[in-house]
Amino acid sequence: MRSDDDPESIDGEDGPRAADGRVPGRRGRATRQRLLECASEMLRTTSYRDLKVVDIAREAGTSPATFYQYFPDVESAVLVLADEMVNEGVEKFAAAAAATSWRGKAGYQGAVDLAETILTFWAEHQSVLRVVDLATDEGDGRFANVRTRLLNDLNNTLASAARDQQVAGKGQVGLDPNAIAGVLVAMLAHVAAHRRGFEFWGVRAEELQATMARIIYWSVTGLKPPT
Amino acid sequence: MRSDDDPESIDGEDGPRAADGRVPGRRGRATRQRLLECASEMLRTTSYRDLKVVDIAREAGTSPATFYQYFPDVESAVLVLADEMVNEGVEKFAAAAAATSWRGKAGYQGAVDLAETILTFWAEHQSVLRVVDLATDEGDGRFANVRTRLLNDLNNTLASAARDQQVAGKGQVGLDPNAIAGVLVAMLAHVAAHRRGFEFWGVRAEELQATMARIIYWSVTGLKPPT
DNA sequence: CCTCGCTCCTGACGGTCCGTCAGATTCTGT
DNA sequence: ACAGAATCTGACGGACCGTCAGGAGCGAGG
Repeated sequence: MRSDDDPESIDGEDGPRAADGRVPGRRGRATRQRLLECASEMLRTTSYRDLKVVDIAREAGTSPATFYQYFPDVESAVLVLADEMVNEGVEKFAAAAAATSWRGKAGYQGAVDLAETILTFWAEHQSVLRVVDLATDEGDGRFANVRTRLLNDLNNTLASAARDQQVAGKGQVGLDPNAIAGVLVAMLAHVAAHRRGFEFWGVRAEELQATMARIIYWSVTGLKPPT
Repeated sequence: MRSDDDPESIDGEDGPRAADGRVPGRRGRATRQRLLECASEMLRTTSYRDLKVVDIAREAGTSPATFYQYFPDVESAVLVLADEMVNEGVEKFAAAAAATSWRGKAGYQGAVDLAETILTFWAEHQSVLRVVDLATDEGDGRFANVRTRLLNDLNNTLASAARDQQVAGKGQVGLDPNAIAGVLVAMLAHVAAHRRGFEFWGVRAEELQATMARIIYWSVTGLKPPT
């Protein structure tokens, strides 16, 4: 289900390895990290399609060949960035979603906080997340896995909340809790990703947040949010 | 192999022009169309990042130089595909969204139909839509414009429905109708785009559709959907 | 201090794709 | 058949890819 939580082993399976199979030392890891940071930086200003190995290497003050010592291609480097992002996200989402009782004003406030957490996180990692979304849609299992890991806990938390409410006779009767959670998470993710687009319709972030909070609260509890 | 049927004007805006500024004749337009079809076809099986001019040209049985006679780059060709998709989508969405009274069972059924229309449309044009989403996120105004045109009518229809309900004292009091519509559209779009991902949580398309229909109905009317 | 051995980096190369010509080829009208 | 326009393509310089063999940095032990 999950891999080791060793912060050093970023490459998921066998730890960080260079192209020739050896385990990098201090200097090597520093170079690798520098490449990752430059890649992340360039992804913010360059379109994914135009993100070239040469540019990343030049930006990091090294040669293209060095890049290939640590990553088989650009995609893989982005995958590592995505992986780091996930670790951060899982933690934040857990804190935001688990602390909600779903009762009365406090429950509604929890929904508001959750919406805000997601909006903020997406804004911070927008550039990586859009690549994750694209690659996932294109059928890349590695990125799909990243996406799943990021949203799984949040999804489960919302699903069991919805299920609890159903058992108590309060929630959305006749709907699959997993479907409810999935749709809510999708809503949060997509609104967060396209927040800029909403400005075209003159919609502000606060209004988005309030709207989503209401929908979340109602979808989970079946109750009109307290005003 | 070749489709010689003479379609009406292909480019909606300023007419289809070749690289040197002249207006293509029959043969030219046929070639252009063939390139578009091959590009569309390849986008279904190749990742956007690896979609090369050479491959499209070879697939279309012509040379790379010919491609550049009709499109400045791959991106522009995809933009034309996106444009064609929009024309189809606007029509379908208008039909699905405008025919709803939002009253009683028929109103709820309208929400169900809307969800189904979106899910189907996204499934059909998935490969183009994910590029539109990416390019939009990356700040490409041309693609953002495409996205806006696709969703604008749908958005306005939902927004005015929400506003009408508010005026009648029924809807979501205190929320911006545009925000409601935008969030609902975002939900539809993202769930449609990631329908496959939901299978991970064992959620079926029908359940998604029902869940979204309920959320739409409640968000617009403020009423619990009739069972 | 030198040298050995390991780690890390890079110049250089064959290959693919880009984007652009000038010129060859195919159509169209007469 | 022939001129002239429309359309296509071979070929080229340049950019980027991905991979070597070998050079440069660095620590330990003599």
